[in-house]
Amino acid sequence: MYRTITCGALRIADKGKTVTLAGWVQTIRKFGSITFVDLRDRYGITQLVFDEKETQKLESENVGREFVLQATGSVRERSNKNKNIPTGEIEIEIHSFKVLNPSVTPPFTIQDDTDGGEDLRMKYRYLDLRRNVLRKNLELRYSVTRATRNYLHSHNFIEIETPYLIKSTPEGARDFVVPSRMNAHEFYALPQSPQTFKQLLMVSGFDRYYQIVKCFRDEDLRADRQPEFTQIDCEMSFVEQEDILQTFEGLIKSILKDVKGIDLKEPLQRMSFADAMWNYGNDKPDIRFEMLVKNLKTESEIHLDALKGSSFGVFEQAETILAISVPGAADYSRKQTDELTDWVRRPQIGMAGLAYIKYHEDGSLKSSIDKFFSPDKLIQFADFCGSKKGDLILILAGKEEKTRKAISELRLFMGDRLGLRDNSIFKLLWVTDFPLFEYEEENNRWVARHHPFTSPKPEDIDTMIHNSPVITDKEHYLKHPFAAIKANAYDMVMNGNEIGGGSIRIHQKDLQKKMFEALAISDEEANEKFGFLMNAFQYGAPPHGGIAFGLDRVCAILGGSESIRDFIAFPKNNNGRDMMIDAPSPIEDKQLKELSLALGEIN
RNA sequence: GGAUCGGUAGUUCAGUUGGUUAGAAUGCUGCCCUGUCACGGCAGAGGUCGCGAGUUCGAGUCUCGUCCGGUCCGCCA
Repeated sequence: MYRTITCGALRIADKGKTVTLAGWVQTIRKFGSITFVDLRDRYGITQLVFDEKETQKLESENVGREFVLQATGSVRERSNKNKNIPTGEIEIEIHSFKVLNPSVTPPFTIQDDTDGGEDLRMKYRYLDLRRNVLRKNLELRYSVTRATRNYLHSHNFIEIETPYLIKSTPEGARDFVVPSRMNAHEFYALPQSPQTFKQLLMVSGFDRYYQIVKCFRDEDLRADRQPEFTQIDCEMSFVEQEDILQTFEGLIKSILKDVKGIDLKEPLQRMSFADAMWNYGNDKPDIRFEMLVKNLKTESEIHLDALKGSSFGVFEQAETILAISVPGAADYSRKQTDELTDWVRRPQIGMAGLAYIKYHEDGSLKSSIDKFFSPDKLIQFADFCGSKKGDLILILAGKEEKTRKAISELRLFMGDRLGLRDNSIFKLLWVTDFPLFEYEEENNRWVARHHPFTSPKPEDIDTMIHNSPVITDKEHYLKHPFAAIKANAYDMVMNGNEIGGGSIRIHQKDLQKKMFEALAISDEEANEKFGFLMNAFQYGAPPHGGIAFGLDRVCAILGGSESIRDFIAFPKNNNGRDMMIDAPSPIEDKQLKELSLALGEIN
């Protein structure tokens, strides 16, 4: 036994007890012949007091920060109490101690407000994890997975593992690939998700499956994206969309209750994809604040009469004109509106400009488009946008997709600026009725918006069966009947982040075949890639559907952070590198030879 | 594939119009200190200014290239 109690446990009631602690030296404060040492472990910090004799021993052993000590002494009340820490009323009068292991000076301070930069902390991740902040993040992650398992277990779900070495599939993200030594010139792929396996488990009759599982995607990264990430992956049989929404609404509520103590009584709001795009310009709307997008003109159709017959070329020629009304921002200075203009002009947003109307408190209007619109027209703008006196109306015009994306970004940006995106508030909703297909310009074809196993809405099945997927008029692909087909798919959105998504699957062989056809996947290819699933569907596949949640992101949002890296014990950087172990790395020629591989030129 | 910001002491950063010995804070080392908890005081060590080339009498500073890191777009559900 190295210790009788941890560093976070002792209180004034323990006065007089003899205890042995073990932990890391957080700080040393020396006063001549008396020394204070803060000893740290996972549970907290306890102050040790070394008298003259023990202080000499500390010095002779060169004890410094991050040394591992075992110390025995008696608990006594402090004369100067520290109200900031739970153990602040007591200290340990040291009788004896032992250095269990020395430490070199760490490259950054192991404190809440560390002096270490991002990359240094990544390289020494095991030291960074000693800090409270990251420790608490991992504890939060554990409480999320525990709440998940509790809930799903109590709802009759069974956790089943699926393989990591599987087969490469053409659709969706790039696969990570693993060469097979025993099957030379052949490769496994790491799963992008256990999608097909969970469907097979449904065929097998495990009608409620889940798995907290690593998924792998070889695509470029972001702060909120890792090459390997964790999903809470679920699938159910004999269910319709409504059953799934109910069940997993329950899951997220249960997580919020267990982890944050937040009791959401109301059912989650539901919003169609079309409404989300119309009102927020986004399929994952942040509903913590209003500031809805106003559609002044869409697809060259004018919705605001005041726009008719204007001499303003930009608005006349624009396919789409969208606006938001920013509450209380009418007093923005020229400099501030110029800043906003620069912001929308950045290449990432890419708008040509920004028009604004200041609706002053006194009812007067001042705008950047005064030349083209009389005051009575401007007031029509304000009315249309639902603006109140004191609002600043921001207007973007251009091509539909770009403009909608830009207004959405601008809305979020203004929400941030106005402090309307409080990360201690959690607003959830379901987004439903997604299009089944998305147009891919590059190959002039349809791709599955969700994945190829997603079922169309029953009323759209006929459209899918009786129309050719071929797109003859590229310019007006939206007019193609396939563009209107809705999917039995749903996303759960929290604070403007998609935290989960899923669908009712196709369980009929014929419909699945039709789907592959629509996606221009040949019979041969479908058979080669998904033959096992098609085969399985011949043997009585139950109607089924499911959902997967992004665990890392759920944790980050609950933890009030932008970055999922803070909630992963050993994350990778922007280039997919593990800075600590320095992976990926070259392998030896011998290994290559065993795998029958030769290295080619680097692209 | 593209845009953009950064790389100077162990660490976080400053460094003026290109100018002579590159600074601060913190950390580290030594000495002093019996009530600190961001302890305090004194002293000290610590630099290939990412790397390479160029312009110049002279480059941390300007130019080009390159490597590394951050953020974003494309990509990704």
